[in-house]
Amino acid sequence: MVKKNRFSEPSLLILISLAEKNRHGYAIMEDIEKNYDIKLGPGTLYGAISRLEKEGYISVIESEDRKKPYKLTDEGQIYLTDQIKELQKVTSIGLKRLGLV
Amino acid sequence: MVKKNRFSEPSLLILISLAEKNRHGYAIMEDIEKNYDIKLGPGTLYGAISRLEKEGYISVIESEDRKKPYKLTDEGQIYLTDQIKELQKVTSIGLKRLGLV
DNA sequence: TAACGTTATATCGTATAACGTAATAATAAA
DNA sequence: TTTATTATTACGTTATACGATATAACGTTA
Repeated sequence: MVKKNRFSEPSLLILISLAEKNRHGYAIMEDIEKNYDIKLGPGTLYGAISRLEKEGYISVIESEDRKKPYKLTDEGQIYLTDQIKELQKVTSIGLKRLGLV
Repeated sequence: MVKKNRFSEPSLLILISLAEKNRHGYAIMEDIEKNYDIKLGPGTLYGAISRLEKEGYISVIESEDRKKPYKLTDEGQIYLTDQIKELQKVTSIGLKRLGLV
């Protein structure tokens, strides 16, 4: 397996993508690639999506065609907010300790 | 498995701990617990430590007693800085999309 | 318009590394 | 002598990486 040397936590990136607006899987993938230059393979992407759905953080919206758009649930929004705050605490302490602030 | 609802990326937290000063495993654990209220089990902690050592991001310092203090290598410092910057990008976009900025 | 290639969209399977949990051990301290 | 400190090891579970497959839709060109 190839070790990825950059940060990548697919589920977090997916939630952030859906925080902007409702999107189907493929559109989420494009959004993430465009914003962070991180390319999620289909297995990684849809695997993370289905776990997030199972946990109730995102849910499917009905649609006519074969696209399956998702939206962030209220629970997902709360969860994401917590995650990001925690992460900001971590990075803030990190920067201090690195002497970059 | 118990799903942890908080962010936890042991290796990142360990690197940040060592960015402040050299520490042995147990002291790293205490530092992390004190700062983020995240308690790493020994398997998680020492597993992550040995991976970080193998990748050259941290290294052991000689010591007389049974403690094994580690220090952040130059490579580890660069790596950590990158990670944190990437994470800050992610959280910053996340906050914007959540409407929290 | 028919044929063809390409992009869009999703599912599934497998391998492995990270993580969680716990058992064990040994020394130091209270 | 009981508790805290410090580390190692093993095992099970899960997330992720990677890739194969499938089909629909679209665009281009013969």
